[in-house]
Amino acid sequence: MEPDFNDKVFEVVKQIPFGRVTTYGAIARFLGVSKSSRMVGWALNKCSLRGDYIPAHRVVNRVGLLTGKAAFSSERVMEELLESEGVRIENDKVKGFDTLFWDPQELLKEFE
DNA sequence: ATTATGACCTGGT
DNA sequence: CACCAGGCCATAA
Repeated sequence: MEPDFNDKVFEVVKQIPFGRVTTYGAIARFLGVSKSSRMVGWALNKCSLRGDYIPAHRVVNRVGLLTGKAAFSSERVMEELLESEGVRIENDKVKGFDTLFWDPQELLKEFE
């Protein structure tokens, strides 16, 4: 399996700062496939098959909803991981999501 | 090839 | 942000 979109997603996800979160759409846009935001989620779904550790719990949908919790070992794992990073979860949604949101575009600022 | 489904997004209400 | 309708694209049957 050669490097592809899938790997780029993991690269970005691994760059997400501690205690911050991002969205599938943001990653999709960053990779230039804003129309294929669903594929980002699909890639993360296969993250378990990858050797590297992927903090997929830091990736939520556009409203901060933990839509991917079901794909984890246990649905509580995602919440606990986020809570352990200082992210409050309320009704399966990230509290203060607009503040914790981290856009992949921030990576490009390092090169300015 | 066609239909259905999904860790989604946008836009309108 | 709550709810609804339409759209995008890869995978599975």
